[in-house]
Amino acid sequence: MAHLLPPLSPPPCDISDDELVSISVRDLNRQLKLRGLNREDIIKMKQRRRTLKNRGYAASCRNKRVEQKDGLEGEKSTEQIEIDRGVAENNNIRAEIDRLYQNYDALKKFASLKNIPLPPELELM
Amino acid sequence: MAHLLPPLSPPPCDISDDELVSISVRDLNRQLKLRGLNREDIIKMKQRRRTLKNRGYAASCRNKRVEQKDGLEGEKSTEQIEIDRGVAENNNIRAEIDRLYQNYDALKKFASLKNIPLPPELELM
DNA sequence: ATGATCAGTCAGCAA
DNA sequence: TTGCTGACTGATCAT
Repeated sequence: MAHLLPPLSPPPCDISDDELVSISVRDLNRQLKLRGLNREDIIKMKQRRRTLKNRGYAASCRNKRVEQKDGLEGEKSTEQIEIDRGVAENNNIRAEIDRLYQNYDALKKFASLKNIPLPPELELM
Repeated sequence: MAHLLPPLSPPPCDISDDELVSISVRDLNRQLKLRGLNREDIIKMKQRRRTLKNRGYAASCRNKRVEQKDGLEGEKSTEQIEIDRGVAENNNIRAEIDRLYQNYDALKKFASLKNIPLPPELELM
């Protein structure tokens, strides 16, 4: 799956890509001088370094994108679960309301059966 | 902001990019033969066509990505609204339950005040 | 210089 | 062949 990396340029010296991207600019300059490269090669190495860095940036950019997508999808399903739970809770509460209405009604029927007049403020519902 | 398009290749004939991507293969072949291009130029034109097509595909691919992201974010906020509505509804229902409990309680107090024994199945709560 | 992101290019898969 | 997508590159912007 790895892209077939083009040689990028015939490497003017034997510093590996991994080294090249990771060492500091200061150390890189030291190495280049140490190996006695001419100006053109130095420019090429600098550009190769920048390109390798860019390769990494692009990779994290892509990675970030999928993470954000996964994040959104995760939050979405969390919310969906919350909704489902709310609906269920809602139904339970409604059932309890029904139960209370029935009880209240039974009490009122009991009262009228026994000919007990209820004060109007208790004739609710 | 528009990317500086490289010439891609010195166009071997004067068919515009827009034409080149839109005409059918059959018509393209006709045009090429009509203008009497040699094999190399024909291959170059085919490749240029493919590249131009790819440019469009890449654009739709990116576009699709942002649309999907917008879609997810939209669904997320819709769900959030639904959750808020559910919570509000829930609170309303709970308030009604409280009201019913208080009424029920008032009825029972009324009964005990009047020394009316309630049958046990009405001694709920 | 570094890091991020966009648009374009190509490779490779799938239809 | 066509369309899509991942990886790479260079340009460009911001820090």
